Formats: sequence, structure tokens, C-alpha cells
Amino acid sequence: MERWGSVCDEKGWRKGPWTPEEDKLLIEYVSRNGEGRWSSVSNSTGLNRSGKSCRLRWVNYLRPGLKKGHLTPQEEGIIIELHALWGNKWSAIARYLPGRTDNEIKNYWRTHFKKRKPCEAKQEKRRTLTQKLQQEQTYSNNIDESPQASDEINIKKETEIEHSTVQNNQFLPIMYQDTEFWSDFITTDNYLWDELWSLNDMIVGNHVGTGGGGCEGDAIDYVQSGGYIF
DNA sequence: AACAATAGCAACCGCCCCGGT
DNA sequence: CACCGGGGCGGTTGCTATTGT
Repeated sequence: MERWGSVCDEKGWRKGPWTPEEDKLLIEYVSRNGEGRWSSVSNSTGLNRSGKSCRLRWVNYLRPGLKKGHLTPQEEGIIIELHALWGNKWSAIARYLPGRTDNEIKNYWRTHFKKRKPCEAKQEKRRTLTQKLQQEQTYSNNIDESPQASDEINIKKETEIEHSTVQNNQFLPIMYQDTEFWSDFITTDNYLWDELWSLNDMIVGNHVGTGGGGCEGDAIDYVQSGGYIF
């Protein structure tokens, strides 16, 4: 079966995996003309690919200096930090990871955080249940077993067993609550802080960012002022 | 060994922004 | 000012490889 359904789209552009020959044509084009003007690649090289496809292939795969292989713990730390600050601004995060692409970072984040979903769902249930329990305590002293769904009861029992950490942390953002997850990544605080200090140097020293309100600098200020608690 | 589930990743899609006309 | 095309970006898809049963 052909990947992506068909070989060509409605405009006649080839789709799907790139061949070594196509890569070679694109590399030759960029070496002659530089990056940009992607829409003229097909005219200049005979490569039957859309400009967007060419750009994507170059940026994510062919560009010199791209790192291959697994992300280092330091890189993971930077991603975690910056994602906590900026959200899904993959291209912005990628600027602080030389040799890594936004697509790679995005994929990394997705694959690692997909694992969280059951945990998050559980936490959401627990939060809901906690609110319910509080309401029950507020409005009634009669805490005889009221009719509840069986899974709710199970969650309730689980919650009671687990040292009531949820109740203690219920007003913290989710990322702070999920200490079990964070401990998977962070074995010590130190390297993360080291990365943050160097990150701040980059920002202050090089004026990285768009200048649109200075959110990056503010964000680092926030981190340094103790916004992060591991 | 065979099958199923999951992880990893390349590539596409659709939207938005920006500059040129 | 409106329109258009190119480029950039985040989200999503679907194939392959790996791991588990």
C-alpha cells in the first residue's frame, strides 16, 4: 500500500517519502540559491515537490548541523522548562536547542506525554471527587455511603491510601502536582538550574526573541524568582 | 513463532501572518 | 485597502520498528 494514499496530490505534486535522488536535487538547489524561494525549487531542479514539502524536508532532515539520535538529559531539561513557560511554541523552543528541529521536539513531547494521559485522567477524576467530597462535608454531616458509580468509589479508596497528597496540592498547577512524572526526567535539580542560567545568558546577551513585550526575559525572571519547585 | 500493543518519527494539513502588488 | 502567494508554525496522520504477551 502506498503511504499517504496516493503518489501525487490534486495539483500533481509528488507526496510521501523522499528518495535519495530528490534529496540530492534539493541539496544542490539550496547550495546554489540558499534557503528560501521554495516555490521555485521545482522549476529550477525539476523536482516535482511543492515548496512547502521542500522547505519541510530541508529544515527537518537535510539542513547541515542537524543532530541525530536521542535527546540528551540537558536538552530534555531545556524542553521541559521552556514548554512550561511558553507552551507549544515548538519553533521558539527549538531556537535554544541547536541542531534540533521543532518537529523533533514536538514529536518528543508528544511521545513522552502520551504516557501521562491515564495519569492525567485519574488526577482529573480525583480533583472532581475532591471537590465533591468538600461539598459533601460542607453541606452535610451525613457521610453515609451515598449512591456513587463504582469507579468513583475505587478512586476514592485509592485517594485515601495515597497520603492525601492530592488534597495538599490541589491548588497547584498540574505540572507541579505530577511529581512522579517529573522525577522520571529529573534526577537532580542542578543540571536544570545550570541550563536555565546559561539560557538566561543567551537571552540577555544576544537579545533573542521578537521583542514583542519581552515575554522570554520575563519568563526567565519568573523561573529565577522561584516559580519552579521540584 | 505469531500476534498485539506501543513508541518513534517523517511527512502532510490547515491556519495564520506578512510582504508585494 | 483588498487581494494573493509564500513561508512559518502547530496539529495530526499513518507507517515502521520495537517490545510485550
